[in-house]
Amino acid sequence: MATSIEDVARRADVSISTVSRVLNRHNVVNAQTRKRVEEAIAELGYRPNVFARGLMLRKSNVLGLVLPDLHGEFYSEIIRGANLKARECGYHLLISSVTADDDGQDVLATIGAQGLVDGMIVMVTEMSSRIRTSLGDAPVPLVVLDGDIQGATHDTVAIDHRNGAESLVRHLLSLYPTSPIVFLGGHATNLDTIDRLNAYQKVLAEVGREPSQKDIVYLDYSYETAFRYASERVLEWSAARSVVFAANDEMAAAVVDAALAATLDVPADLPVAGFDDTRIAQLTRPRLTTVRTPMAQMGAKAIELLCERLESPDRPPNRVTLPTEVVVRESCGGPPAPGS
Amino acid sequence: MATSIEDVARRADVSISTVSRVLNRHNVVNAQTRKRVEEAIAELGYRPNVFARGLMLRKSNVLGLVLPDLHGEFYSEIIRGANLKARECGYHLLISSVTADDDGQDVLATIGAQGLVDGMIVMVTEMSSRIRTSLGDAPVPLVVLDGDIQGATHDTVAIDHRNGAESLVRHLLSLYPTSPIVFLGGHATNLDTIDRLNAYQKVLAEVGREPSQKDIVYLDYSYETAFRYASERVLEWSAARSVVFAANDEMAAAVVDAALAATLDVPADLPVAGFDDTRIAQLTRPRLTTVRTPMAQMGAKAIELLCERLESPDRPPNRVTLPTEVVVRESCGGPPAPGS
DNA sequence: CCCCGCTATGAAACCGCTTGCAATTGATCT
DNA sequence: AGATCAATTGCAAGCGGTTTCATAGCGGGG
Repeated sequence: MATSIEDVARRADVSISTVSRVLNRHNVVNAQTRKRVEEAIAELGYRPNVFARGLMLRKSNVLGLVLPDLHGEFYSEIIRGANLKARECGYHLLISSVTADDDGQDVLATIGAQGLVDGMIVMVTEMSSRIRTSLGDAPVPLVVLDGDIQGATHDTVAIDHRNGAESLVRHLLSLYPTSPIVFLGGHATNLDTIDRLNAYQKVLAEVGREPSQKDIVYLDYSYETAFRYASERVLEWSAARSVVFAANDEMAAAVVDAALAATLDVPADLPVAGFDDTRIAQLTRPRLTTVRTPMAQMGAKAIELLCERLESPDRPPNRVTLPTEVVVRESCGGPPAPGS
Repeated sequence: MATSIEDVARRADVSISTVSRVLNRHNVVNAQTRKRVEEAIAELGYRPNVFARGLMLRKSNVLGLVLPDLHGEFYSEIIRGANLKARECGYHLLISSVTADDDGQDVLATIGAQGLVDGMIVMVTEMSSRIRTSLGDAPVPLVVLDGDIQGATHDTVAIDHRNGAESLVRHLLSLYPTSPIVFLGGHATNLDTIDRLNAYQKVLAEVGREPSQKDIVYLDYSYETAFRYASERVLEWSAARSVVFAANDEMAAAVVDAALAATLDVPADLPVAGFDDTRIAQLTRPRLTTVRTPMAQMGAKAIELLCERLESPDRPPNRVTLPTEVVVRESCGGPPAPGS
């Protein structure tokens, strides 16, 4: 059995109340007494029991981070950014992914583990997700990450995909004004995909073009699926002088590989653009023109908002939008890569 | 204030003892009563308070995962594997990285958060790490991941780097029997680097060769550092008909890029091999010959051991070693890539 | 008819800590 | 000198559960 506050009290010859006061920086404790207590604590290597403390204080110093998946660099960077900031704020991070089957169910269970976390960050990427509905009655402060939930009563960290996507499409149009642009998305219900698709359609509309249905393809964000699909299309795309705009870097890399496998040149025969600017974008040859998403910053900012809310629970819901930025490399032609 | 067991008791018109019994599946509760209680629970959306429960049961259902870093796919995959298995076993995952400065200090703090976690997985990759010493008196069951701590009293998940590295070096020697082999490691104190270096030296010794000191280089596992370093050496290496064995894929990719930038051909002018078989290995051109490390499996296995120990605390310490495997692709020449 | 044993339930102790309130003490004020 | 006050410290009441032990009800055997 670990040492308890009582052991410390006995050793320092005071009551447990006094020990508790020393612990909680109530500076109402006499200097000498405090010293005795602190010595006792040190000698015993005492550490207060989290549960007992949490029971009174209703605080665990743990924040929950719920992601739709843990696969790939995208989420990994979010975690990294979140972890760093959480540490900075004195919190630990409980991480969980919500798979398709447990879905909302489980978020509530995680949350519902009453008091386990002081607050949560939930990343919502599926429109249909049951989470979205169950979010309303979360028993703890919530920050929604990258999920555009209207009428939200909670804090939100949004990413300006829209803007990034629009800029990218404009960039593509400026280089290839008449080319068809093939859009490769994730699932049709994926919010990011929807955003990017909207941006794509909007920009085309601006120049009076209407994308043909067959140029809008929903895949699943994975390299493998994209590679299989692209392998069957690259020749056709190339023949039509198309440009490919993939909704993430993995799929873009797959298209590049498929093109190369078909002995096409990228970008000469088939320009390709990605999204996110993960490490992948710099490792493929040619390197990917893409849109930089501030992944680590997303995690950090979400934690920051959460911590702020924990400190002042009554302030109005906050919404921050992080900027994105087009990164031009070689996979699309255009200006020779600027150092990057 | 959330609903408590007392609310449920009142609503079901029973005592809290009975509610508690229903909750804990003591099947000593009368069927009718149980039904009433369950209805009350459902109607109130009651969930037992984690702290109160933990206080009595001394159990949080949270496991800690402490990694040296959260950067890159390597750790990301470990987390993914661990998370999946943890869920399967009914646990949540608390993730933390130990940075150089807080080091052991903090592991104890995390652990020391008395009772916050029921057990921990600690990945130790630095010889000098203070963690290693503070590990002995962990107050909770511990699984050491990939750290070869001798005389260990805890469970261990080891990776057979040694074997993988030896096979890889033999493979290189079979292709380039007389070439100098340049070893690019992480920090000199990094345990994995040490293992791989030992394997490298052992195999060379077997064929009666002694690596020259200048062919053993310690960097820091990062792409950037490796790229800078390699950029200055590739011509020299190529001239000496050297082969590069990098201790991870990132550095191998950097060497490939540096070589390409110097208009060398890989593998013709400079064969390069990596380690880990992260996604990177498949995305570079040429793709990397490397050693597959079962990253997700490492995380999963560690959780598995931990859960088993939590169930039977007295069983003798267990040690499992996960196998690695050489993956031959194009960055080193050799047999034409087999499908992969 | 009484006692026994079994089942179902409630009362209360306890887990370790925080905190409001009362008590003690020595000093200051009138 | 008596009262007031500030500074310390201890007492004890929870926080919300689990669990031991006692109690109540009830059918059956002697």
